[in-house]
Formats: sequence, C-alpha cells, structure tokens
Amino acid sequence: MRRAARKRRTRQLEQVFEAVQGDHTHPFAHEIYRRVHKRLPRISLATVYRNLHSLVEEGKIRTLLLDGQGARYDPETSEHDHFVCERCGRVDDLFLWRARRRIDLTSLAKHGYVVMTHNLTIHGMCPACASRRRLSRPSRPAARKP
Amino acid sequence: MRRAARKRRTRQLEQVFEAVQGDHTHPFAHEIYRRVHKRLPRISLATVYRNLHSLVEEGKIRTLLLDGQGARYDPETSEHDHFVCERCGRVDDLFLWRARRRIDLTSLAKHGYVVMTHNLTIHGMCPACASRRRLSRPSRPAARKP
DNA sequence: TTGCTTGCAAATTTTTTGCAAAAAC
DNA sequence: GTTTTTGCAAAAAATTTGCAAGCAA
Repeated sequence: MRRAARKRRTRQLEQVFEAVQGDHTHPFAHEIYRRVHKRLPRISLATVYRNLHSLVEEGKIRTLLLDGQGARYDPETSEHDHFVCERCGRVDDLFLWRARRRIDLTSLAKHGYVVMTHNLTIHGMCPACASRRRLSRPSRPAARKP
Repeated sequence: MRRAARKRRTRQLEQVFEAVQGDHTHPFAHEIYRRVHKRLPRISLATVYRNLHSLVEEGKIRTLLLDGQGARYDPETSEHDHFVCERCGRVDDLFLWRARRRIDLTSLAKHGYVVMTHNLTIHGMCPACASRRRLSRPSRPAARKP
C-alpha cells in the first residue's frame, strides 16, 4: 500500500494549507514554498510537496494541471472552471456562468462510463491583456490617415 | 524571437508525425520515441521532442496535459473532449455528445475576456474498469443470505 | 515511548539546450 | 553551398525518495 492517512497536525502542514488558502492566483509549489518559508525558514521544498499532496488527498485543496511549468494548487474546492490567459499566464476562477454550462453526462453513463468529476478550462486573453494588446501591439502598421 | 518556421521535410519529422497519427491512445513522448525508434534506430529522444513541438506549432497534432507523468500527444485536432480513467489511466476521445455540451462563452466576452479555445476533461472510470471493479473489489463483505 | 513527519541531499523523471556533424534544399 | 536539423551528452526544471533525527500524540 502507499501511505497511511495523515494523522498529525504539524506547523508545516498548517502553514502550507494557510498559504494555499490565502492565494487565489493558483500558485505553483515553489510559490507556496516561498510564502511558507518566510514563517518557517527551515522548511524544505520536499516537505511542501509532501504536505501539498496530503492536502490534495484529503480534498482540502486541488491540483491544477495546465500548460507550462508544473502543477498549480487551488484552494477552491467547489465546482468551478478556469480561464487561462495565454499572454500573462494568470488563471482566473470562473463561477459566474455555471448556468450557462450545461453538460449532460448521462450519455456517458449509458456507455458504461462512471463519471467522477469534470473539468473545463478556457484559454484566451484576460481583460487586462486583451486591452493592453490592442494598445501596444498593432499587428500591422497603423493606417495613415490621408 | 524564437525560431524560424519549419521548412525541411526530414525522415525524423515524418516518422514522428506518423507515429502520433497512428496512435489514438494519447501517447507520451517516450512512447512515440519507442515507436519511431523501431524505424529509425539512431533517432534521439531530443529530436522526438523537437519534432513534436514543431507539429504542435503547425497545428498538426495537439498536446494534452493531464495528471501524471508528463505531456501526452493527440493526433485528433478537431474539437473534442476527453475522458480520463482514474483507474487504468486510459484516455478516450469524446465526440459523440457534442450536442449535449452547450457552453455559452458570450458572457465571458462581455467581461472583456477573449476566448481562444476551451477544453473539457471528464474524470472517472472507463467501462472496462467500472465492470472489473464491480466484480473484483466488493467495497464491503458480501451480505450473507440468512 | 511510538512511529509519523521533517530536513537534507541525492535520485528520478521529463524536457531542453549547446554544438559539431549530417542532411535538406 | 548554405541553412536547418540531428545526435549526443550534458543541463535544467520539477518532483520524489532514503534516512537519521525531530516532534506530535
């Protein structure tokens, strides 16, 4: 078997949990480490990883796998989706439009699939990047007025 | 800037492309390498990665980022979703029920987001695993008939 | 005391890069 | 002939693991 359920409440675990909870930018493990390290200067990155795993296993936080540099962590455990900005890399939670996302999973069940969770990610540009782009990156030379 | 557009048709590129096209199991880079290596024994893994990137950039194949060991590659470039079996790890393409997945992205646009793509992944158990589990893993002792 | 958890360093895994030689055009 | 692509080996980046010592229960 893999590992026993976590039993002990340690300062490291607590701090890792708080760090993730206090950060809705979907941080990477290394960012969690930086935050926790300020309070527990002797903590190691390995411990941060171990505690992140424990918290995910317990269902207290979630893992997010998107493009790029590795796993991100999400304190939001309720059902929601994500928007990934391809320009600046930020990830926003999307709750708002739950009503507009009607996904009928019953057809899968009819084919023998057992659905546990699902996961919708939108890629594009966040409002900030979209407007910045419009201003700063003309895709062709501005038309000269005659 | 990053790199010039690919221009040359090499045996390595061709074989990598064919290997991905011939494999709808969403293989990892290493599996592509194993396949191509049979035909081009001198090819290196680095070349496989480079060619996979080129093909993704050209839009001829897609990258899939799910749990686990790294990126997977997908020869299917039309709009579709994925089912990931949490037990055996297989990934199935889902086309069937496109009509049942109505995602209204207009509300995002109203908030200034620019949508490029979106991406739906369902997690659960595939039919094979679901039935195997029912047979081989009773979650509690079978009720004894009185 | 017991045995889960930590810190450290080393190991793994996955992917990328530098560079000279080979191949494509 | 020129420029891109390859193979190799080494580097990087991200994550995991072994183990003795530390700490919670």
